[in-house]
Order: sequence, then C-alpha cells, then structure tokens
Amino acid sequence: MFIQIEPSSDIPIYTQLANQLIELIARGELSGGDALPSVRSLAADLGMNMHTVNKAYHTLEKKGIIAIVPKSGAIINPPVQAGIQDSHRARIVEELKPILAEAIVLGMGKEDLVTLASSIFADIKGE
Amino acid sequence: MFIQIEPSSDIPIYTQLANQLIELIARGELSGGDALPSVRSLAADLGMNMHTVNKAYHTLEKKGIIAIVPKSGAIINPPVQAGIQDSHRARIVEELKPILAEAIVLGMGKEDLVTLASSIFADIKGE
DNA sequence: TATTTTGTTATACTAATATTAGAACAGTTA
DNA sequence: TAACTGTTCTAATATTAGTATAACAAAATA
Repeated sequence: MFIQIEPSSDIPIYTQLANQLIELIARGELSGGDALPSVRSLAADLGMNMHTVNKAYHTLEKKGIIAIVPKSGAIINPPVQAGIQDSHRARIVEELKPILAEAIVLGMGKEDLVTLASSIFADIKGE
Repeated sequence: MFIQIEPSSDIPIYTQLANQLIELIARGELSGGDALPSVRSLAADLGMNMHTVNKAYHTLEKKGIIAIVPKSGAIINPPVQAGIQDSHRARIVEELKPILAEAIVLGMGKEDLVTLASSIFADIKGE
C-alpha cells in the first residue's frame, strides 16, 4: 500500500490517510470486499499511532466507504450499482459548494468547472 | 449582509464566515470594488470577536479574493477577465480532488460529476 | 484448546488551534 | 480635531490532534 504522509501539512494526519485510502479505492487499487490492514499494523508501517489510523478508519466508515467489524477488521464496501445514495450526495454537495464558489470568484465559468471536473476525474482514475 | 453562523458546527466560525462571503461575491450580491464592513462592525453585527472576523478576512486575502489596505479597510478584488490564475487553479484542484474521489467511490460516474458541478454552479449563481 | 490478533475503551500528556477579551498604537477618514 | 481603521500584543479558555500505555473481550488461527 503506497501512502505518503506530509507531517508539516496543515491537513491532519488522519485526514491525509483517509483521503489517500479513498483515492486508492477510487483508482481501483483497492476493491470492494478487500480487507484493510489492522490499525496496529498500518500504524507501524506508517510510523504513526494506532489511534490516528483508527480515527481515519472511522472517518471512512462514517462516509459509508468501509465497514468496521468489531474485533475483526475493516472491509471495503462493495461498489454501489444503484448509484449514489441521496444522503451521501447531499454531503458531497455541501463539501463541494464552497470550493466551487471560490473557483467562480477567481474567474472560472461553468464550462471551466465542467472541464476541471472531467480532468480531475481522469486523473484519479489513472490517466 | 445576510450571514448565518452555526456555532455547533465542526467547521470553524472564521471558515464559515469566509465561505459565506465568498458565496455572496460569487452570487453577485457583493461586487469587485465594494468595501467589506470593518472587522469591528461586522463582529458586533454577528456577535463574535473582532479577531475572528479578522482571521476570515485574511483567509480571503490569502485566496486572492479581497485586498486589505492597512489602516483603511478591505476591498473586494475586481473580477478577473483573463481567467483564473494557475496558482489559484492548482489550489482549487487540490481542494477538489479528495471530494471527487469520495464521490467516485460512493458510486458517481463522470457524467454524474459533470451534472453535479453544473447544478451547484446554477445554485450558487442564484437559481 | 491455547495463543495471537482484533477493534474497543480508558486515561494521560503534549502541542496546536479556535475563540474570546482587552488594550494600545499609528495611520486614515470625516 | 475626533472618530475609525487594521495591527499588534498579552492573556485566558476550550477544543482538537497526536502520541503513549494499558486493559478487555471477541475473533481468528495454530
């Protein structure tokens, strides 16, 4: 598992970890049904505390991306075929809105935003 | 100026304030050249501390959205006609990437993302 | 069955951040 | 001149982030 943490970043370590795990899943390097490493082993691998990894896992669970089975481990949820759930979509919208507003103020138009979204999509999926 | 702060939110007050100011500008309710209220008056209006407003203003300055003139006040930057600057665009991409990755994992495809971006754009611009 | 591993929970500590508070300073504006 | 401006400073409290141990009970495994 290829994960790189920037200790000097203003983004919390557990958020960096959660984001990189999400990208690995989006890119297909981790798939639905796969088990994530135990919090202890991943913490040892990355040189961080067990509780930090635990917090990242629980962040992913709250987002509906993995399932944590008590006393057993964390498993990536199977891909949804019926499309995104409304509750998740609403959360994405709330996260996206302030960033898109910023982009608009800084001079981007509707076409620019659509192009940007497509290009980031391609980048995540692996160019 | 219509600003609503949620004290119980996990989003810091100064971030909520900065985001809502950005949306007001994106929507056109505040325009380039307009002066923002003084940090003291806005803090009094919103029932918060002067330093919290000050931090929100400096956040907007760092993003290139307003200019703060020492001993005078804060003025909204004029709209850019030459399109967004590369440095700003790069920052937007970094902010957008983890959210789009999350959307992909939760079942959204390229078309869904493009549609979502368009719909949020319309929403911000005032339906 | 016995051992190891698992996530969970609890406590404790340090560091950084967020927020409020009050005051003083020096330049701007009316 | 007088009021207002952002800046700077000190200070206090509250919350969050991160690390460090330790113990527990259930699951996996040898």
